[in-house]
Amino acid sequence: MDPEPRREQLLNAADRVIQREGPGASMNAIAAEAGITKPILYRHFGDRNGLIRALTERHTGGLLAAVRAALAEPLERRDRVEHVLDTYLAGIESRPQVYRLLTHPEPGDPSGAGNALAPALRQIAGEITRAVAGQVDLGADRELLAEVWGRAITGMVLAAGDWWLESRPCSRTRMVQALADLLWGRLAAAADLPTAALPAGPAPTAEPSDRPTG
Amino acid sequence: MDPEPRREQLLNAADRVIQREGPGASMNAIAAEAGITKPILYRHFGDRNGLIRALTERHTGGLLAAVRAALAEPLERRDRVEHVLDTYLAGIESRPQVYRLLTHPEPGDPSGAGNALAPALRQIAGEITRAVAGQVDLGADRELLAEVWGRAITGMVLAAGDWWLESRPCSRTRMVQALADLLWGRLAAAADLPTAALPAGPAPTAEPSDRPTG
DNA sequence: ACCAGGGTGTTACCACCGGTAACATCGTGG
DNA sequence: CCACGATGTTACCGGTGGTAACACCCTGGT
Repeated sequence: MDPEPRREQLLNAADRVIQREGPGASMNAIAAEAGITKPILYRHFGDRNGLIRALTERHTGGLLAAVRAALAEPLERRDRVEHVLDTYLAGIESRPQVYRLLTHPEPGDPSGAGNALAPALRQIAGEITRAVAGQVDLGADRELLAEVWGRAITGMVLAAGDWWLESRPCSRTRMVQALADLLWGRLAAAADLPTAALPAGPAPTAEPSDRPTG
Repeated sequence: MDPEPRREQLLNAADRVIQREGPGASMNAIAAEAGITKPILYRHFGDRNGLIRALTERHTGGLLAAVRAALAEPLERRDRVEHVLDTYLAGIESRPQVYRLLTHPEPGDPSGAGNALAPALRQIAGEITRAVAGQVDLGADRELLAEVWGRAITGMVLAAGDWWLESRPCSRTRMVQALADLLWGRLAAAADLPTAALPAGPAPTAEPSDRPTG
């Protein structure tokens, strides 16, 4: 039946040790966790990139499928967008460790696992592009806009979701609303602040000197 | 006068060899390019991360300053947003090699240079957050929205700009318009496509089966 | 009964990398 | 004249990804 049960077992071991030691875990460590030695790993996965790739595909597969399904849901547009956003955030929220090690290569990392999820991101961007181009009337620029927006929305959700997962500033629902609001032009529609006279202070590095203006 | 002219010279050498061999260039190679040997590099930069960091700061400094200045420009909101977008895209367009090696760690990379520009991104996100919170009236959710949007817009422009730089699908001006349109809610405002009856085909991997529905 | 073959496992090794210690050299200034 | 700091070197260490060569066991065909 199962053509490669050992492979799954090895991936499980790799998963464990990487979650414990970070993405920079050595092949030796992974092999040891699996109770074996290096050459077997290389027989199964070719090289380190192959292992990381297999691991990443296993982890991103579910999320990708979920997002794809959410994109096809027959809802009103705003509801569908919120549904997709919520699906993505719920996906990364359910396995924060996995997500973190996939996105943040960690200092002292010998081989970048960060770009390992680049294919998954490209796929999500492609899904969004296809959905937009197939469902929204954008005039002559249809194809270009859909492609740009596919990448843009993917990157936007990636960055915002990343920050949200790390600092947890609000509930998932509020986060979904904030992102959907941005996409819905709330930044453009909002009024100017009355106290717009302040001359944009220098603010050298990252010290947030936010005073509530009295 | 110049307290460290040699350091600049070493950075130039590192720049050259990294542009030639990719971000995975070894310290030996960099030292050789500079006509010296490893220990001197370590005396100047501490360790490899220090070198990469110095290099990254040198490269991102100008772009960061330009974006900051663009954000403070006294323009109408849409114009200001377009100005910031154009500034960023012009920045990465002017040095595509540098940008590429900073963002794409390249396969076979021993040390991730990709996250080296993470600080710069955080700074840009902070600038946007501060600008939004200080200039736009967003009601009670002001602070949260500004923070979310700062990250979201940064990630959006990063991803879209990255793709634009690689595939050059259109002029910079059109790209700016496409992104500003997205931020201005054009996705939300556009009408549904009349042929919305097709049941969202599976499209397994990345094969774009875009038929013009002729 | 025998042996061919494939999966699983091992030890021992290589080239190379980041990083460090110890030593040599040169120019300058008290 | 010598102390000193910057600049430079060779030689080395531990560890990493990756490979070669060899050993074991279990199945199955003849």
